[in-house]
Amino acid sequence: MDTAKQKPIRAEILDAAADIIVRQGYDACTMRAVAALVDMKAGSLYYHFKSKDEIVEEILNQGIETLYARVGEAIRGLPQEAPFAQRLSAAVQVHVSSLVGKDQKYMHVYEHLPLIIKRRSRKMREKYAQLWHDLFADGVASGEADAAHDLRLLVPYFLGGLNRVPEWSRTSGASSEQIAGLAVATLLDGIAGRR
Amino acid sequence: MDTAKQKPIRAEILDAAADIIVRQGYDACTMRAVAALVDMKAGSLYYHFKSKDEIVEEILNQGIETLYARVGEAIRGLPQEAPFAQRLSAAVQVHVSSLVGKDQKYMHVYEHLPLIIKRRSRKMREKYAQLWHDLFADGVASGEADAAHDLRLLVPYFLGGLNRVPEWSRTSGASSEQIAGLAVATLLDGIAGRR
Amino acid sequence: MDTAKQKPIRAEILDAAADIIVRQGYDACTMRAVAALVDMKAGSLYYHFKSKDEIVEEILNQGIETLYARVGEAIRGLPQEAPFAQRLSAAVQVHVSSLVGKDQKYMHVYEHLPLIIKRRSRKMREKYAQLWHDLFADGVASGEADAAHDLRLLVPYFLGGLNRVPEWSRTSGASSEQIAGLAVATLLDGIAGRR
Amino acid sequence: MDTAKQKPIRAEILDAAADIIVRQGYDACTMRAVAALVDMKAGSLYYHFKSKDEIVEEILNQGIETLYARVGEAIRGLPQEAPFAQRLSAAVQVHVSSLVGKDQKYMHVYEHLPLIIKRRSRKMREKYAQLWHDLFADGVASGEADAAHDLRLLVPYFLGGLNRVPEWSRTSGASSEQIAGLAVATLLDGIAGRR
DNA sequence: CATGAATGAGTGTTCATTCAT
DNA sequence: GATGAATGAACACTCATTCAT
Repeated sequence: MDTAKQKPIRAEILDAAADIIVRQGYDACTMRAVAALVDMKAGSLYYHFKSKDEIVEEILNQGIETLYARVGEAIRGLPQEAPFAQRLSAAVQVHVSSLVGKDQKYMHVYEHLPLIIKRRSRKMREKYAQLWHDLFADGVASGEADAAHDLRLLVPYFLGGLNRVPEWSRTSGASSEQIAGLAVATLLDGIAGRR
Repeated sequence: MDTAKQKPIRAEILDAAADIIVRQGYDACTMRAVAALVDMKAGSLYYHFKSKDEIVEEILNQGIETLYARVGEAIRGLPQEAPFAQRLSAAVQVHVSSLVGKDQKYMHVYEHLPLIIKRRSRKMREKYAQLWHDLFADGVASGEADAAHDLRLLVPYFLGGLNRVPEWSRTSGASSEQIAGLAVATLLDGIAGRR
Repeated sequence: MDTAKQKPIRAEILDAAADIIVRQGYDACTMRAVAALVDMKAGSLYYHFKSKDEIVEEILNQGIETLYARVGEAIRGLPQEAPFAQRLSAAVQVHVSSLVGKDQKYMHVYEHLPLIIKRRSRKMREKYAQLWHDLFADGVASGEADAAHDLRLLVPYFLGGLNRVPEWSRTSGASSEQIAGLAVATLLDGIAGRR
Repeated sequence: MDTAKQKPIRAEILDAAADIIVRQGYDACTMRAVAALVDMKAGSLYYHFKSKDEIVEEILNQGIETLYARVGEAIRGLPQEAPFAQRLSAAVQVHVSSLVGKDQKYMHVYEHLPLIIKRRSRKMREKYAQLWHDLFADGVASGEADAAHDLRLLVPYFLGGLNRVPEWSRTSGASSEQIAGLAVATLLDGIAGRR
């Protein structure tokens, strides 16, 4: 629904870089490769960014920040008295669809980065984890979630599973709704057979 | 069953490389760095390996192969009629402790590698996933696991969560038993509050 | 005789460039740096100068030309029959104080330039050397200076020493009068002890 | 008189670099240019030196250290009671001929370096200046040199003039003996005409 | 007059790899 | 088996310069 087709150049560069990282890995994301994708020469990128690091960092932040904003909105968009299951479901739905959504490659970038670079976005990621932690804590407080589990373990464990999604969603051909449904159902009720 | 303490040189090289990758990242793992760790010069490594890639690939495979063997053994080591919950628990226990165990650095290597290299170990990893798939399928067949879930989604989702473990086990300070327990419990029974 | 405080832009640019060269060295003197100092963008400088070289060359020439003019004036300002020692003293005084004077940065530029660029100002520098040569030749002609020395050697040797002045005047803390005095005294009478 | 024509490669590289600096200036002394002169590719230089800086620094030190050693020897080689004029003459002679000597390009390098780099060899240069300072101080102590001059000014002034020598010795065509003679004579007795 | 944006040639440096010895 | 020495291709980055607007 955008009127202007042409994005600002900064955004185009970020897009190109994210694209390469997600499709070919961080090592393939050289300044020359990025430049080629936006029809430039490598040196020209430095007019728009101070360094390669600045590019990666911005992609990284833009990714989680968007995710943080979206999931937060999804939760707050529900009525005050919405049950835990519904809140969880909404959050998972948004998280997964953001990860799988086509043009949301910014969110996939993280998993392809060398550890040394990942560490840089730790703060923002911790903020995001806190969002989920609070969601679960509310569930426990209201008795809708089992208090038996240590949330400090449960939350990263659950998110960890969710984040692996893009890696295999492509090959399995599942929709984001299916994936979100599976995650919520197994998390809430487990998979033990009911006789 | 080796008599001497000294490992064959090939193994020493693999060890050194794995060490560097896990501790300093893939980018720091140059042939010179590896050579230095085994008291050689870079060029000499080529007498033992055809290329750097061969080294990394071997580390990679050795990691999952060991994991595959161990988990397989753990399952087969149980009595034929052992209940699903017990088989699952045993498998998870071994998987997690292998990932967290200190000297099992070979298994940590994967998370540090660039995309292009990761892709190379796909075949072996699929074989490993199949092991788990079969475990779950048995559970479904015996009615001990809920047939409602598509195993093609469930298995990678579950393993995905498990594999994220080393990333946060260090900061949370949880033991591998705690982690395995949490994973099995939530998977089987969910976290929904029982009123 | 300018009415306003604001120098013409060309002069401002030269000033900025000279400033950077003297304070941070020639390598730091990029078009961007110069532009920043005069509140412009690099490209805009090309409206005022054809190239970076033109800027540097102009600074260079302006430096020696000023020196040439000043020393020439100082000599011609003396009465026709002024003794050689006095003429020499006046010339040295002006030369040294120009080099050491705080706002005379244009004269310091030379010592920071790369060989290739230095070579370009040779002509102007030879003209300046000629000024000194003539001064000495007059001294010889009148018998006030020893005819034994080849002026083709003596003049550059003497000027060479004088030009090194700024390099150590800062650390020695000597005034330009002291320095000029020393130079004239040793040149005229030598340092051999008189018993 | 050397038996082996082939110098060690390190020395060859230093030679090449010094050559370029002296003939074309520091800016022209790129790793690629140096490499070309020793029939190598730029990257290969890094097998022998850690960085470009290391090369320059070594040239710099080698230059003054040799000079320091030679001049020191020349002075100490004279009989204990040699008069000041003779000692001075010997020192100047060695200094000048070292600067002008064909294969002594290492000593010319200094004058072509950007100030920032020059500063690095300050310590060694101060040591060298001290050598001269002592020589003059001895002369003053014995009454052979005029005590009226501040040696802290005189020594750098004199050396400064001497160092400018190579710049014009080529064009003037004077021999190093002539130059040294001129320097010693004017320094000792001045140029004032004797009536 | 000035700028935003780009270019092309070049910089120092790194690294997997090769190979004669 | 191992090394010293070299290579070639790449990398991130810089800078003088150009030019349409």
